[in-house]
Amino acid sequence: MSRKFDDDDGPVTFKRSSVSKSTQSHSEVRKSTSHSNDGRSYRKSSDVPSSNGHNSSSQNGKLVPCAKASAVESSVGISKASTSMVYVRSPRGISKFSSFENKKESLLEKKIPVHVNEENKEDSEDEVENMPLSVRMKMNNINAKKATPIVPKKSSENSDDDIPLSSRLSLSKAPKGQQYGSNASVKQERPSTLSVKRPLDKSDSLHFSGKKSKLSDPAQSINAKQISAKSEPKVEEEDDNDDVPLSQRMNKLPTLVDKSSSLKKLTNVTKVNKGATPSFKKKANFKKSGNKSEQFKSTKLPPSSEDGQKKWTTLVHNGIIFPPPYKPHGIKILYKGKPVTLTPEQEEVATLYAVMLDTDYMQKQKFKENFWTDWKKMLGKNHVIQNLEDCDFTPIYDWCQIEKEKKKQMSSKEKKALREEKLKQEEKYMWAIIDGVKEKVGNFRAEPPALFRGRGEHPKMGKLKRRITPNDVVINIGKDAPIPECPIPGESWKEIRHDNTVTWLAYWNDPINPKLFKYIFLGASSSWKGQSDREKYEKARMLKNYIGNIRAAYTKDFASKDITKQQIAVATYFIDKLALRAGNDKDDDEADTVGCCTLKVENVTAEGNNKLKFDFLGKDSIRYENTVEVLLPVYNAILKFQKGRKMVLLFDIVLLMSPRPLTLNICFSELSDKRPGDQLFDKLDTTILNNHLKELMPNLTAKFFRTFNASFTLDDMLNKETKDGEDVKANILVYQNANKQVAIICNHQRSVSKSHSGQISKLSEKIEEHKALLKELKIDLDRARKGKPPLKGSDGKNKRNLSPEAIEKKIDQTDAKIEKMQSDMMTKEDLKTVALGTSRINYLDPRITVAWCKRHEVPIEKIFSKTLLEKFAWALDVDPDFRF
DNA sequence: CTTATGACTTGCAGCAAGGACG
DNA sequence: CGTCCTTGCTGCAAGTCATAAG
Repeated sequence: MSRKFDDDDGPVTFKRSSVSKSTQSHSEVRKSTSHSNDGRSYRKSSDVPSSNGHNSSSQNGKLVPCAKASAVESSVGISKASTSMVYVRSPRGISKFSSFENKKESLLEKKIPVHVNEENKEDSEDEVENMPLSVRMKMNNINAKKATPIVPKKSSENSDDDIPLSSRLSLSKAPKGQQYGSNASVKQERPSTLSVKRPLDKSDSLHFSGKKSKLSDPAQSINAKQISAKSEPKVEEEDDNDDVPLSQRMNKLPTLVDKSSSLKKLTNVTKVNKGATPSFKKKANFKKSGNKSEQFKSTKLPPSSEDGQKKWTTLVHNGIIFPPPYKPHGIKILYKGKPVTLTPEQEEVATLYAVMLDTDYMQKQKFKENFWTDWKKMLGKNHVIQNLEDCDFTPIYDWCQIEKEKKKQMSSKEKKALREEKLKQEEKYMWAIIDGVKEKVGNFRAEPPALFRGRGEHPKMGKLKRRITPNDVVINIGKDAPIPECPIPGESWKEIRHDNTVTWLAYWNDPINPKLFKYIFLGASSSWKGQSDREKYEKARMLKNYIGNIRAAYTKDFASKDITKQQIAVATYFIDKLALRAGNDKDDDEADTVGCCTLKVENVTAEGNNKLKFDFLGKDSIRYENTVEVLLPVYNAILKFQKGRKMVLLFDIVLLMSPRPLTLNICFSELSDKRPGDQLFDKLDTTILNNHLKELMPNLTAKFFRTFNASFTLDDMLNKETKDGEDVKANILVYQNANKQVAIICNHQRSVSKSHSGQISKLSEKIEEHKALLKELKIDLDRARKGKPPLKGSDGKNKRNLSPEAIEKKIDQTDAKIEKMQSDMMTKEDLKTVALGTSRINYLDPRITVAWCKRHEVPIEKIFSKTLLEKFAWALDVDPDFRF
């Protein structure tokens, strides 16, 4: 398990030679990706390019001293001053809503003192920064003024260092300008459909109300085919929603005046929609300038207006749908070999268990135990059934299988009819109207009863997750909207709320863990989600400008005498280099998994030569296994942290003293070595860590390192490895490979499919066949050249007499086939444990992909599926020159 | 502070629909 | 034109992080 770790550069990746799920030990059946062919994955650790190297060192020196120094030294007490400095330089931190102003806007703002910018920069200046020089120059010419103030400032910070001039120049060479549509004209309809569907901005919604149908229709009809029944038509039907008075919608304008959130929206709007009205822009600007004064607390502006956090003005939806009541089947289970009659309720739960008979959960004692506990309650004390072991659920299991089979056997017509029926029932739940804009609802179904399928060794696995009823459900909806009709007669919603500071449409408490909520949100294609997605990536991009200093800061702290600082430094290093998650503390009633801050001493092993071996269960109990070489100070620090000296509490005396009840805690404690199970970073938790990160960059938290590393790596790899003039296929391969590296960095795994090994052997069999054929062909060729007829085929039949040329051609074809099959097999094996999807959905800035596609004429549809395109609608119009 | 809540993102599994293949 | 696979999508579990409450 080699890995490389170049210290300064990018995230370390590793070979996942023995990837495995935690569960593997218990459930060898299933996913243990590990056992079969371990040692030799095709993946090479070395093919990982070190990614984000460039930004690091050069910039260190440049950082404005105050920020950096202060950050470094600051520990809580001192930090105030320093913090303020940081903020001064980058007020943006304050605002979560900074991001989307468009360039013009920021230009207008000249009046605003420089420091305001950081915020505005993001999209405007920031983007500028990342653009090729040529482009930037153009822009400068156009608006000399704006550029000037902005650029200088930024560059002083760092950005310039990030990207070597040379590379910028080279970039600038690339002729751009192709619009997206032009490359992909064929597909154009898709994007357009999408964009039509959901205007991100309010301005649009305004039109909408009036006569949107008119506007959009013509365009649509052109591509009508592809426009599925879903989006467009509906919009129109629901025009009636426009009954939201225009005036109300207009309200937004005024509200702008108030605060943050509205600003956010606006700015976004303008950016997304170039056609935004001037008035909007002005207001936004106005706003902004107000903002600066708030620097420090923008997030907690006094709720001067009711809408400090306002997310919507009008919200209309139809609530959620519930699964149909249980239909008893009457199949009896056997208890000690004898059939037992169960009540419908008992039977329902028995059935939930029966259908899991062929899962790994059956190997888990905890699962059975928890199930039994819950089921026993339903059976009652004196039931014939007294223990689970003597129950035989196979009759129900078999019945279910048969039912499944029946369903499968239905003709496609029947299936279709069934589907349509379902659709019709659900149709009304699928949409919500937010401020006049129709948006898809994400999940509008109440979760059906089930046995809880916790991952890893979850202490609650197997417990009955009882049926959710309307009485469990809280609805959030606009004050003026009709309250959704409760779909179950005789019942009613638990509560109706009108909270416009949140985006959920409904929730209920999770029956398994009542303090958790299950929310109904809008779908991923909604503008709410799109907007926050965009903000996420902008923040990650901003990290690029700070990363050098952050690295310098933690490097300096590796040797700090202040243990807390030292731990923060090392933890940050891990998060940066290994893309570890933050690692919040967990309750005892959850699976025992860890992240960076919660690593236990036994999760990291020093192996000599500055090598550390990480081995722990992370999110979803996915195992993280990686050995990396680290800097000596880090190595030493880990040795020290492992040894520990943690405080052990011996006594705790509490004195209550009168006059004023004063509580005094006197602790008697001693130092002792850490033991397995103890925290490696005993002085840390995610709050401390994130607070520290915020001193280094406004609003920075641990998870952004993952986003940053992932997107940076993709951008970097794509631009290094894409060759000009390659065909689409080759380009896609490049993309896949980059995607794969990201997935490896993030440790995104999947279980090996059951049929994997079978498929591989089938493939290799085929390859052998073709090889044999090849041999034969070669002989034939030889003979043909000598004028002899071909030998009989392996099947004994005579073959046609072919010309040498024809045979040669055949040989070439066969060769190609073999090659393709071999490479297919390689990739298949290679990717068998790697999940590419997660990073594509959550970590890779879609603008990188879109821009790359435009530059290399790869149809975006080859990379993003339909839903992904919808989700990333906000990114589709990105400039081809976009770099992360 | 520290803990509890609340809201929202991330992540894997499983299934169903669609596509490749014989 | 059925079977075998793959792929995309959905479901819901499990994280992160901000903030309220104690």
